[in-house]
Amino acid sequence: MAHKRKLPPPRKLRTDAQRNRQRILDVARQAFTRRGANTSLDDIAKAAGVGAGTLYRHFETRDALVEAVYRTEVEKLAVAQRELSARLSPVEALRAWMLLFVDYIEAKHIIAPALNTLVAGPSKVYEASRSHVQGAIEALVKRAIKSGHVRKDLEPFDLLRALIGVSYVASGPDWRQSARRLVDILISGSRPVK
Amino acid sequence: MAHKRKLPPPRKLRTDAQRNRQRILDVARQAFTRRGANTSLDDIAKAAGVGAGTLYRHFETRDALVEAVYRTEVEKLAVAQRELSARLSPVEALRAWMLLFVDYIEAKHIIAPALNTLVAGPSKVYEASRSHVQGAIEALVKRAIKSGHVRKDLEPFDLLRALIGVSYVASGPDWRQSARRLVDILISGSRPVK
DNA sequence: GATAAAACGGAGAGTGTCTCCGCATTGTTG
DNA sequence: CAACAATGCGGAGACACTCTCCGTTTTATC
Repeated sequence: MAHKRKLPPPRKLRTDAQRNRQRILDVARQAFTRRGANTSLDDIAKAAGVGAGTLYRHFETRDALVEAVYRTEVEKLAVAQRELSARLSPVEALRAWMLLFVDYIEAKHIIAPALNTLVAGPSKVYEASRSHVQGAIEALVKRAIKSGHVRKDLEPFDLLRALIGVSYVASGPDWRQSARRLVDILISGSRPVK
Repeated sequence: MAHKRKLPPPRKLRTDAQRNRQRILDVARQAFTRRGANTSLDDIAKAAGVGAGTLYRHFETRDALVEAVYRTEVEKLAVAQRELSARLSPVEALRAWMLLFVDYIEAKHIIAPALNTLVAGPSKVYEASRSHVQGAIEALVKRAIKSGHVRKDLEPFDLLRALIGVSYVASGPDWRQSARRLVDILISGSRPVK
């Protein structure tokens, strides 16, 4: 009656299962990038050389798959936060991170809908991603507030919403420029009143 | 060889066609509000007591239907712009209009995806709506710039993007509050530098 | 009321989602 | 390594939604 036994039974996947899982992820990443976020899941399964059942067993919903595909990238944002905070002044770090966010979205425009679910409310699927992004923006904002160069009542989540929103918006030819100008406006509007 | 004859042949609809068209619009408005933006179009047709063919004849795409359903509401935004401009200081008018936009979206959260297509690029379908909204924000921003209380390089379209983006973002419990705080930040960030 | 034009409607083809379950693979045990 | 249980596979098929096509019905006109 010892050892781990009760609640979380994190079974080890059989080797073939691991292989398939990875294959699906690889194919999905390509497919999402090339053909947009609503590529047929059955197609992805086929391209990965597995049956539809296998895909759905590994990723119960489309969101779950998207999340898995982009998890590593989200983690990069968290890392960047730490790095920028160490290197730049509070406000500059915040600005730089926001710009990074924009660039990062531009490359993978697909994930915007996914990120959206992120601020939507408790959703098991995105729990991990959420805490990363949320943690990053909170750290940045708190530090900036402490430095006195940003208004005290600034809600980190508001900025996150704005960023995600802007990312969500259709990407015309000048999307990136527009997004960057908006980051400037947001930063400038975040300064203390008077 | 006289009279209008060439380009725009705006045929008058047969009375049954008019009736059906209206019925579809009514049902669609309800359905969108109650069951979200991706209610089955066949269901809407059924609820309106017409065949699927009829629905698609009147509205070639889902977007076209959404656009038609919300056209009047978008027009209200254009009217409000004029009214606010006449009554308030340039910056206050801008702020008020943006807040109105937020409220307006809150009520019909469905149209966000539609509005999105609006900034996406030339799309016949949304031409009318686009020109309304675009005209409104441009007038407001231009006036505000002229008054000197807003930076000269402010792009009206940027603000529009931000508004739509924020509207697009999932509506949690405090969505409205957050959106309103963001409008404040945007306005404040739009002031002239220094 | 006869005729042509306009509009209708719904069956069905095409496509995507997701489940179910008989069969195959894996890894463990003696 | 044989044999067995657990684990995982896969794809057929049920279901849902979109959109079209065309024979039938309704409307407007004379």
